[in-house]
Amino acid sequence: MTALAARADARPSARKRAGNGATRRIDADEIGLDALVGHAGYAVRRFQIWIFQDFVKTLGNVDIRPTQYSVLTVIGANPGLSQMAVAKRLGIERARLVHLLDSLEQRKLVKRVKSKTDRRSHALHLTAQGETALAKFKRLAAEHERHVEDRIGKENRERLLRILADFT
Amino acid sequence: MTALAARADARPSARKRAGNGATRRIDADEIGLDALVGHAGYAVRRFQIWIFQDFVKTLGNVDIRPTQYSVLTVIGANPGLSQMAVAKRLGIERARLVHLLDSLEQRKLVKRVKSKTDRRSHALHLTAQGETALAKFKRLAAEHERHVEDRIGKENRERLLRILADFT
DNA sequence: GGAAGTTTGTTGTTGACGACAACAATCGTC
DNA sequence: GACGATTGTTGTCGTCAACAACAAACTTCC
Repeated sequence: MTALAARADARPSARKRAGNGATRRIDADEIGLDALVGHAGYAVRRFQIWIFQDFVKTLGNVDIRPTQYSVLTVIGANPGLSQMAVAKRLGIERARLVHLLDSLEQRKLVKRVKSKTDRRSHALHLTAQGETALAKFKRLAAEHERHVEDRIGKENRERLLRILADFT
Repeated sequence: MTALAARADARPSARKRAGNGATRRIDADEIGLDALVGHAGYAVRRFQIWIFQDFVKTLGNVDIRPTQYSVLTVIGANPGLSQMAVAKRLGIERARLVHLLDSLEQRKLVKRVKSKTDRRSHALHLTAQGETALAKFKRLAAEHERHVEDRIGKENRERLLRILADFT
């Protein structure tokens, strides 16, 4: 399992103590992860970083980040929700949602409508502009999802979704 | 797919516009995620948050966070590595690793030894105290891993590790 | 009907984290 | 020996989770 070959032409590498005080070049893939390989959290974290970066890059032109996309999608599918409801459903803190909505409202994608039945809360809606924008975001997000398929395989992606289904 | 049942006794809920201006209580699980359900990134993010929180809670008494654990584990398995090598292997920025090591060094778990062959770099080692501490951390991390098993199932956890193996 | 407790949105702070940029010291190479 | 690259460091910026506190509005209970 452990790579032992020392490539003389390797560029990015570290130094390793030999028996004496000297060091020799070692490649990153020679470095053992030890207990880390058995930890799901580590693999998930690395994967999450990858997937996040691809999402941001794929939706870079429209300047939409994953959290913003999730908020827009939920509001689009459930118009009139309160901020609390959205926050609870997406596992976002309501304090954090305030800023997210401030930004989305400034961009004219979302509007906060005063609820008539509960004067504390806001009913969240997409603007007309928000509707058409979200449609575009969804197309780009689908493209991102194809990148995921390309990276881990179609079946593995579906397996993953099944395994993690009840975290959504 | 959309839950329509309205439970009268539901506590945490939002309000939904009826045909008129009125609202009715709806439960969080009534809120559709729409396109989000098909996105691996969303499921992974939620799972990552869960797993992260469980790790932090399980290793709470020893005050070790996932990133710190990964750094200690890699140094423990590969004594003498440079900061660059560790950063590259774990996908951490070397700027960030500086602070991580500052903290771990203050806690006497890690020591930076001046390299004799490259006076720019530090050879990273665990202290004796760090060795015994890491052994304890590993036991707790294994306990955390059992929580993951309990949550998603033994086979699913293994499937997950296989699917994401090349992100580590 | 009114007091007491709760919920909603908001503001603010803290700390972990990823991403960048700049810098001095040092190394490698030509 | 000069020039470019690498290493550790410092600093800034923006995202994000986690809390705490607050006013306004709602609910509950007496």
